[in-house]
Amino acid sequence: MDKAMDFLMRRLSAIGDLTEGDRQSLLTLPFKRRRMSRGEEIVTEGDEATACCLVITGYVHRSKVLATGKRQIFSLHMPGDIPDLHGLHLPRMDHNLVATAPAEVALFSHVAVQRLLDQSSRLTALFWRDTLIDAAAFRAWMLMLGQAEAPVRMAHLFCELYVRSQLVGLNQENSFALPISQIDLADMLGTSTVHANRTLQDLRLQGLVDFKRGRVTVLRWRELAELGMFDSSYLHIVEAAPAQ
Amino acid sequence: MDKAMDFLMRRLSAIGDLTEGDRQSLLTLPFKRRRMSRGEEIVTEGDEATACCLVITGYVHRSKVLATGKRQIFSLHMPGDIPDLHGLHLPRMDHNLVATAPAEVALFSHVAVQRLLDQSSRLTALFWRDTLIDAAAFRAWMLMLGQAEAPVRMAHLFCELYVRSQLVGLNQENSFALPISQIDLADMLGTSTVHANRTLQDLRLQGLVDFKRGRVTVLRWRELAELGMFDSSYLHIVEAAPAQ
DNA sequence: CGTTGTGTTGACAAGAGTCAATGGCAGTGG
DNA sequence: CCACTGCCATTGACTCTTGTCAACACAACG
Repeated sequence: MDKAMDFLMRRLSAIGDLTEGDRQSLLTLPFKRRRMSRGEEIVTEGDEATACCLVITGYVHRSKVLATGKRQIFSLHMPGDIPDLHGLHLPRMDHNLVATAPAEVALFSHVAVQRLLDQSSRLTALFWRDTLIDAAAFRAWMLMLGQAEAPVRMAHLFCELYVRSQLVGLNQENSFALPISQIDLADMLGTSTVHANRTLQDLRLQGLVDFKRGRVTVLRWRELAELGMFDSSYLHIVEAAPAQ
Repeated sequence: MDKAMDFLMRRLSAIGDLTEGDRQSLLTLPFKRRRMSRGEEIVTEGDEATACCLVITGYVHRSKVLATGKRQIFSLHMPGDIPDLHGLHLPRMDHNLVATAPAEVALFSHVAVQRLLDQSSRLTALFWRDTLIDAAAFRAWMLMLGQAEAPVRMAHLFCELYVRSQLVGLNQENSFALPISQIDLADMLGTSTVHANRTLQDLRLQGLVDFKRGRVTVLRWRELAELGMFDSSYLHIVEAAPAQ
């Protein structure tokens, strides 16, 4: 559980000021641990959420499925993220929360969180801010979905994940774990799997980045970021910007 | 100013409980009125926002422009909306806020709003909820951008605007004002203007909806909603669902 | 009454989806 | 240890949606 809280603290202090007092209050929050297998749904569209979920290990994503069966993945969440914090004030889930890879999560009851926030307007502001950054990432991604072609979108996605993963200290050298299938990748990019595969090969061929056996290796950060038109400011990180 | 507040109250009570006390507190908020001409920027990407903006009349949108010059419009805002409430905890703007059509807005200083919210956890929750619904609309739209073809997206967009416009009482019969160009429309849909034009003609030909001279007329709601795979639940409206 | 932005059209090119087949790899069970 | 199974990655061929370019029509406006 210390690991869980460690990631959370790291993320929260990356996006705002976190006092020692705040840390202490957060540590008093009771939670339940839960282990998820790949593809397992944490919350489903239409559910009434009563707890929110902190990712401890693994990956979790949010998605929605169209009547045609087509699925869009909105966001991918890594340790330290609370992907469904919005459930606090939007208890009826309008999308699914799914374990993309085997994952471990901590569940905090809304009641307990709300009690904590009621006592600290600082923490309220910080948590609110977290949900706002979430929305900012959506905007950045909408821009990509609407206006950029597949290779640009893929480059942008890898850049974002690289930066966020580095933020919580999960990068190794110039690579990070991304234990997802190309099918998942395609559903993030909004392309068919075939096209995602070809786009990936294209990026490989250009020597910008590779993605194999659940690991992304960034070979040329600068060019990748340029191709992906990546500007990390939408992540609203307060710390020094990560570089390579 | 009563008109401004009237729209705001109507919207807030549509998405949550608004007590008489809350209404009274909101009415104490000081604000500045500002008249915007079409295309005028209220806030620009990179700006430090110190006030938030309530739409009184007209239309306002949020957008971001890619290095290639391509623009994506994320959302369109009508009277009663506060499109940049997120600025309260995310003061560095990561996108533009622009008057789509001649508009009148009320500007509330963040300081005053924050002071009000500090005194009422009810209002804090409601405003937070408002920003969360904003994000929910982004998700719904990402699903469209990523997974649906142009006619579906267009139908969906018209459905959303119809419902929201009805919510604040701006509909006339089966139509509502949408004083925007097909260029703007295309930039919302993430298509070229040419394609948007053809898609529109397609919907016209099918007799589902028309959009001419700044006005959308819904001819067959049921079929339009079906084509657009529209399900209003992402708007998180508490009132009875609008129908036709 | 021309200027300007917008809507509309046709012809063509390019990006992306679909279908179908193949190959690889890991896990399972005999 | 090996066949079997199932999921995933990869490829080719083909179709379809969408973008681009360019021209023209139209309406609002000074």
